[in-house]
Amino acid sequence: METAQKLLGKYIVHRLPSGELLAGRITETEAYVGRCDKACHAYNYRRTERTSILFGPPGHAYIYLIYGMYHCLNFVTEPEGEPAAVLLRGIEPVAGIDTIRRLRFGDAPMTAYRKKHFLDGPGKVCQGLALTRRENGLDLTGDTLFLCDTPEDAGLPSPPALPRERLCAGPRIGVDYAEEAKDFPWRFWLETED
DNA sequence: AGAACGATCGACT
DNA sequence: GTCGATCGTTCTA
Repeated sequence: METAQKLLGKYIVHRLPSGELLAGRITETEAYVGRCDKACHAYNYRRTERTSILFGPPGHAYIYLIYGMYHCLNFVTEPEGEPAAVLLRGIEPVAGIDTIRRLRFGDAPMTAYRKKHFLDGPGKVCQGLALTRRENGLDLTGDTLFLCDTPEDAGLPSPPALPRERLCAGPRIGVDYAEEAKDFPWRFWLETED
């Protein structure tokens, strides 16, 4: 939970095989905790081939296929044996925007709707950053997929001045099956003030 | 081997 | 607001 909030405003960077950097500023996250959270794939320490990465050391990417056609990116947050992760639900593009647009929409024209909902969902984040199960398990201290406090840390141009934002919290999306855990206010996002 | 389901998205009414 | 797409993961037998 704490990690989910601390990740807001940080930058996620994916270095493509070509060397190009795709980067975004994190604006929405969700926390999942195996020990007590029925919405977590590793609830009650359920260990399967898929969830094994959640039981490993923190600082690795957990990426899985959802609904047969999208991917979700998480960061493993707790020490070995304590499965927990933060799901990346939304980012704002920072670098590689043309490539991200192509990954999202191909050659289809940009529209106001597409601009407004560019990277505001977990499946969109992975599609835009070119992340699939092939990147599952990546060590975030490596140089392929990593986090930065500022774009400059990745050698990217400095960002424009940001507006005032407040941290918001609320229930998570798409976990209505999770009984009492469906109401846990473990979704966090940044919202522009006024 | 077979079946049920899902931490979603986009098109449509 | 509703609904279908699409397939890996997981569980049951």
